[in-house]
Amino acid sequence: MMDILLGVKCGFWGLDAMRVSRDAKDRSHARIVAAAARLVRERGLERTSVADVMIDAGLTHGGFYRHFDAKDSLTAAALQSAFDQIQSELASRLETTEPGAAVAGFHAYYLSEGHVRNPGIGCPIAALAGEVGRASEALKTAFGRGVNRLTTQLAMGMPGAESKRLAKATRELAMMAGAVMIARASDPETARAVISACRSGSK
Amino acid sequence: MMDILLGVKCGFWGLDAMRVSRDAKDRSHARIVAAAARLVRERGLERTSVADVMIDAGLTHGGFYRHFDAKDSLTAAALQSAFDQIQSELASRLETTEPGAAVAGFHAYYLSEGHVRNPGIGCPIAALAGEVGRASEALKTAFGRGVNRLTTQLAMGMPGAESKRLAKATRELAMMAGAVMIARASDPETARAVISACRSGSK
DNA sequence: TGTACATCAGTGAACGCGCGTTCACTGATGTAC
DNA sequence: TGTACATCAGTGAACGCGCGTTCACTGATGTAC
Repeated sequence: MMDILLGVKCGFWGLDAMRVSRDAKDRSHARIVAAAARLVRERGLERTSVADVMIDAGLTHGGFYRHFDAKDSLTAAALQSAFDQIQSELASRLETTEPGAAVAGFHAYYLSEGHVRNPGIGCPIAALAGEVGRASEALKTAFGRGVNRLTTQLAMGMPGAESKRLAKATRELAMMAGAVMIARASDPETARAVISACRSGSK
Repeated sequence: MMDILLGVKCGFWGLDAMRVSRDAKDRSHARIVAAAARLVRERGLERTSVADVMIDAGLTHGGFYRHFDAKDSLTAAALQSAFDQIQSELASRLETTEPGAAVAGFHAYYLSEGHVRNPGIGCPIAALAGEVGRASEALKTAFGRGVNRLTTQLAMGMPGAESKRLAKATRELAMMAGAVMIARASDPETARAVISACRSGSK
């Protein structure tokens, strides 16, 4: 355990490179993905460099290719991780309160100033849809899977017939993601107006 | 007139550089902005290079700085141009048919496969909101202005009280833009499902 | 109208920079005996 | 349990490339006379 920490932290201590245990590699891997999932949502896919991610994970850029064959693979993992995060955000609401309140709470979070201002811990759709639209098919597939899972989960907290619920959840998610993207891309006044209009929407 | 064309086309004819009339400069400027407005929506802000825009406009990259002081200024002009295009798209509908049909037609265009597949001539919100969210305040101001103008115009074609109409138009636009962004970022099957769900939305 | 000359739109080479990726190297790990 | 050695996670220098921007230059434009 102590060895692992020492191994992991060697970069911080100015020691020379050294091999590290399998546990430590797994921990490194998790830190790289977590750093990427946050940075990618904050800065975008192209402005997030491999070197920045590695530094954020407490490592140096050279070691990156012991974990991923290319930047695109990291991006796919980061996307998956980001979708997992927002899904568990909604899932925990659905587990602890009744469906209607859970969806309302998720809705309130999504269309909040906090979400608009903190993309790094927010929804990957609002943060990355634009860039993924110009990325590889592999990334689009991962993105589509995330969208489907999130929509399905959102539909679970809605009243009405099965098929109607899914369509309604899809429209709801499209509106929320669109609103947050527009708010982030606009001056503060417009941002507030858009979020406010969408938040109060009866739909 | 002939001189202007010759001046403009000198690049094509392999002639050396030469000065060009004021009209020709204005035409060059317009072609640069038009090229940027299209390329930026197709490839995104960062993947659109100054050199590519200039080549698309029939020029070489060196002359760019006779027209703009930096790439960001071109981006602002391209954004403005793209918003102008979609606004006149909606405006001409509002001029030729009754408001309800005009809005319905715009809605149908926005949530069409054609729009999803041709971002270069489509809505700048769906194409660029993500990247503008990480761009300069100047770009966000230009973007917010475009959003406000488009929303106002969309509200003009809607029934109901003034304030209600604006909020409803805002939600409508957010949903449509969100749907197109998600569709472009997803696998074809998910894309179709999202567009279909949003298109048939009663709202 | 004609002539001499300053202007400046456009060219193409060059710059500095950041990025993704590669590579030789290090030394603890973990295995074979 | 102890020892010798192959493995490989991580380091940091180096690579090639594309990009935004700069610059010396060219020659038609448009003006002053």
